[in-house]
Amino acid sequence: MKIATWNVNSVRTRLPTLLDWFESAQPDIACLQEIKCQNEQFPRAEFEALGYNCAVHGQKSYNGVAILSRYEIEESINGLPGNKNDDHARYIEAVINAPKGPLRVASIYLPNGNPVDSDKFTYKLEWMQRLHAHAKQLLAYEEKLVLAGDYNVIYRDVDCWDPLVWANDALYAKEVRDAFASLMWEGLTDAYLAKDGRAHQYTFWDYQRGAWQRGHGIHIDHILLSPQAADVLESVTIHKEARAMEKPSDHVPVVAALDA
DNA sequence: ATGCCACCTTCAAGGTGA
Repeated sequence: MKIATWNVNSVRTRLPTLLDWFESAQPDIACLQEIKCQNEQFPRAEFEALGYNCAVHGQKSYNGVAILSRYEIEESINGLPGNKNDDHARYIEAVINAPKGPLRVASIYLPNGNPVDSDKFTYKLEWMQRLHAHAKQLLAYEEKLVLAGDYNVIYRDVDCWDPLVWANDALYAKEVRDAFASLMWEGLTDAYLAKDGRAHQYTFWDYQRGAWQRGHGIHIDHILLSPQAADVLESVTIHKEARAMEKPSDHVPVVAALDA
């Protein structure tokens, strides 16, 4: 069973590219971020035609997350708990009736947080604290759990080309990397680190400055697993080829294969 | 230090991303 995460940077602009990739990669479950549309604008019919059920938490213009699944979606929850004033669509969670039993999946679009001296950075840290608290609750269920998405965190120095370039950036700030580490220490396994872990294998290349052509990317999309999910993890693949497609997203899909 | 590109939207130029 293959589960993908992909920040698509507008599901409507990207639709032909997405459908091409879905037909060739054949993920069973996909967590999408930055769909940048309202629920009624989501191209549900096109994905249903490929055999996917859709759980969508959209928003006008910005953000927006979704979970697509070839298996039945038993229930879905929109929004990260803990702050009624947070109106960004950055979190959706679903319980999926996977072949070997229920699988809880979340699609996560963690705030960018730049610049670091702004309320956006405060919001990022607050959001990470809430994610931590919620993940701790979910881990207590001792279920197969997948928290996949765009974390906007450069966790290791080798997850970028040159750490000096990112020294004052909200993706690399010490508080942010510490918060990510603290989340992992609750008992989550980063699928890529568990099965591959090579340096300089990126998931995002900026449209600007010829970042793709120069090989100047960053690794910020992660698939985090509960122990029960990590036990059945088989492999992880970064679909770098998607960055060379026509009208590409600036992110590429990361796919984990699970015996689940 | 800023903009580079690509996306969004009260269709024009400013907001946002990373």
